[in-house]
Amino acid sequence: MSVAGTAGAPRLTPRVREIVATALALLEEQGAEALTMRGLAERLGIRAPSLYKHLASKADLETAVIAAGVEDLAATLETAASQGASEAGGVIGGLGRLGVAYREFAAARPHLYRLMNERALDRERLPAGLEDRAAAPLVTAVGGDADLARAAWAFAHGMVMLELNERFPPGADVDAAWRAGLASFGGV
Amino acid sequence: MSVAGTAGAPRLTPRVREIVATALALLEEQGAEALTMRGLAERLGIRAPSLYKHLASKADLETAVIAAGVEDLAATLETAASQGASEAGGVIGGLGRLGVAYREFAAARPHLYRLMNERALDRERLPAGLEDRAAAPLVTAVGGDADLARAAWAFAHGMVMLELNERFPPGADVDAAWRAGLASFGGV
DNA sequence: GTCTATACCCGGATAGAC
DNA sequence: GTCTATCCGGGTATAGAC
Repeated sequence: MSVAGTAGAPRLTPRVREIVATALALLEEQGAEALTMRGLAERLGIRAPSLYKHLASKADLETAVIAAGVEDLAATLETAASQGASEAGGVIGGLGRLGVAYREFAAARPHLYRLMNERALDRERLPAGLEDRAAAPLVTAVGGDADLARAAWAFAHGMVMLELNERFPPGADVDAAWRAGLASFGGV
Repeated sequence: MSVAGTAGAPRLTPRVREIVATALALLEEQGAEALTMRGLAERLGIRAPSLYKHLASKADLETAVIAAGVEDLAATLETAASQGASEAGGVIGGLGRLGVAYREFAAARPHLYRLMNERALDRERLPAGLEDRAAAPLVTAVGGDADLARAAWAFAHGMVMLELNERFPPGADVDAAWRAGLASFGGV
């Protein structure tokens, strides 16, 4: 959706990859508050200050975790988009399938989804083209209209966050709201 | 949008009201990181521990600030909804006017909007019926369909957050995305 | 009932030795 | 690359002065 990455991700040594993978696991299992430099170090069998030999800051670590998450999300959406109309009772179109995949990703990895989306993106440290990759299936699904794609993305993101934050009142039919929104964007 | 508040807000003493108002000002002026118990106390001319004579915790303080914010938002949306078709070049419908008002609220008070929406709502400590008040104009604007209203809310919230978090790429036409989304929900 | 000083714990980060 | 020691800032419990 962006034109091009400005810089590209720094190369990661195997050790850094291991640290990032451990951080991702810690985040997904125990949430953002559990992702501390001390906790991460303990899980790696070292002391917190040692982490700073591999990463400049906690923000740096989070950026790397986010990049891994966006990779996963892009792959998930690409897979969902590539699954043709061969589904049982395939009444939903491409946009519907993408919506379901997006929602399932967030539901399965809520802490990661939050981290990925709650702050400004550090595009400098994201692999070049990754954002475009993640956005492409949606742009295709709405027929190439970038503005409409952004609106549909906002709808999905809003639904996910309102659901994660328990913003809908107890009796709300969240499935019906998803359906109503996807239908509004032409996803029937 | 909820059926009814479960408890209702606790009565606030004048001193607590003053503290909350100061916290709100601090938040809006300097952001969430600046909203510390020490910083708040300093602005009030007291020491941080003294705050705990008035409030049980920082979470308590935030809940009170959030309640004040939701009050303001509800009032803003009610005003927007009540402004009839008497506008210059009134091409946008009720939903469009609400969308604009919602977007402007968030743009004018981004730190407050974030605080209001980034975590789970503590409904127990929110004034009874306040959520319903804030939601009512939107439900009316979409013709009484609660599911569609939730979808439209999700769209607006998603747009606001993606915009605040600089999620759209540099060249994106955010106004056009708003228009496309509002049009999809029937707000033309 | 209001405020203070003191102190504890936690989390990010740095300095410098091995 | 890892350690120990250490600093800083922030939430908050405690005890007590007025």
